[in-house]
Amino acid sequence: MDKKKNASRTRLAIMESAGKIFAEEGFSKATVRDICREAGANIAAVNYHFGDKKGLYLSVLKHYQEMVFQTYPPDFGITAAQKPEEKLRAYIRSFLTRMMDDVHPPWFARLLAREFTEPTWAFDILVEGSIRPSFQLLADIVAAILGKKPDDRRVRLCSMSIVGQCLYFRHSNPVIIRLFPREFSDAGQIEELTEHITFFSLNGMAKAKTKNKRR
Amino acid sequence: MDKKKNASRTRLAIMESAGKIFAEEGFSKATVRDICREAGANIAAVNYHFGDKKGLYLSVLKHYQEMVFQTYPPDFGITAAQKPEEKLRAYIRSFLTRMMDDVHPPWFARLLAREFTEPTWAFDILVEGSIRPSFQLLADIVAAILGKKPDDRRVRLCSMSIVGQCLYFRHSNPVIIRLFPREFSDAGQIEELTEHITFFSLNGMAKAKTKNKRR
DNA sequence: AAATATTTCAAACAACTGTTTGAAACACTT
DNA sequence: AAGTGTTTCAAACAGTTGTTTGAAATATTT
Repeated sequence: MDKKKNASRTRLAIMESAGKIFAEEGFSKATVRDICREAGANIAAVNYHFGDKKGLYLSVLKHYQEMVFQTYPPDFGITAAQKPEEKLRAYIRSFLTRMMDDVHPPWFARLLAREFTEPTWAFDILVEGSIRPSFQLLADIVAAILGKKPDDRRVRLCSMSIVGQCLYFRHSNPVIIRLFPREFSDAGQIEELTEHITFFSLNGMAKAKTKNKRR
Repeated sequence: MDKKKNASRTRLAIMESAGKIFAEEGFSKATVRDICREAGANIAAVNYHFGDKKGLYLSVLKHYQEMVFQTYPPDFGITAAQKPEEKLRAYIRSFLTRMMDDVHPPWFARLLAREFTEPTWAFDILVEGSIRPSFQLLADIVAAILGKKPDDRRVRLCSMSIVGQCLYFRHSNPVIIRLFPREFSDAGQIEELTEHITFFSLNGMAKAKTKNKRR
């Protein structure tokens, strides 16, 4: 019944092409015919190996999420010996790298971004498997910087501000390349972005330890 | 030939339901049958009044963009007499309001968010009509705060950091409600978000006037 | 009121979708 | 080599999609 352990050649080929096409087109626009053609497999192969289209999507999601999680764990490049400020810089660099660089597989970040704004029924898997652990780690770092607990509201707001900055360059890429056709085209500027976001955010949190009373 | 000026009853009804359904489902998943049913019109009405599905989408986009632009211009709530810091606060509040509150039409922000991450062929219209003017205004405010020119690279980076924070709460709403089921559910906290992002960003730019030399 | 133009409608069309089918090809064990 | 289970394949199926059609209904002009 359960074919999870079966790793036939066509099964793997389908998962590869499926991941790529799902990321490019989205779940509904991607067709099993395109996927099978690119995999060099018959049209019926998807239903035979994965039950149906949803089963294929789910298998792809779980498999490559695990793969990415192993090669790029949330605490990638972060050591216990670092000061919180350095941890934050490492976190941001890792975050940006995972999103924009040629991480394996190169299309996983795009598929994740797609689920971010337009979640399918499989979104919870990504939240629990990838997003929550990553966000939790950031919350811990921010909490250490602010001298508060990880579940403090201000910690969460600041964490969101940091994540929001990082995501902007991936999610809003279509906007950026139109607003500034040349300036932010290449992805080879992760270091500059890392420095900017780290600097911006550390300053942003600097005086936030005290209550923000205004008016 | 050109039916732009024709404002028959069914034509308007179709544009209304189309905008709503396009925003909910996206261009490709939205069906003309659903649109026409909700508009109380025949299936052939779309092709008769707008040529084809693309023509309908284009008409909806242009029409409601103009409407939103008139009721909520980019400089909404901003006066020349304000200090740059107050302008930034007004800009952020206006931005958040436009995205999360019940602006008319209430689905326009969602349609815009959809084009943001998954642009269709009509995206350039939104960039030039809505996004670029809005971003330009922000760049002017940030430039005034930093004491640089609007096309300075740091000004652009900081502007992106600000926009990124604002967009996070709209684009990543599916994530937020899963990570913190109760805490950030309601949209009735625009004031708190405005204060947080303004405070965070003003601090983030505070010392950025001087060159960011590190290491 | 007649004539003309515009709009609506039910029905059908052609293309595409995910899925199923049953036989053929293959792999492996006995 | 025969037998068994697994995998591939071309073909077809049932459903949905955007679009077209030609006649009927309505509105406008003469």
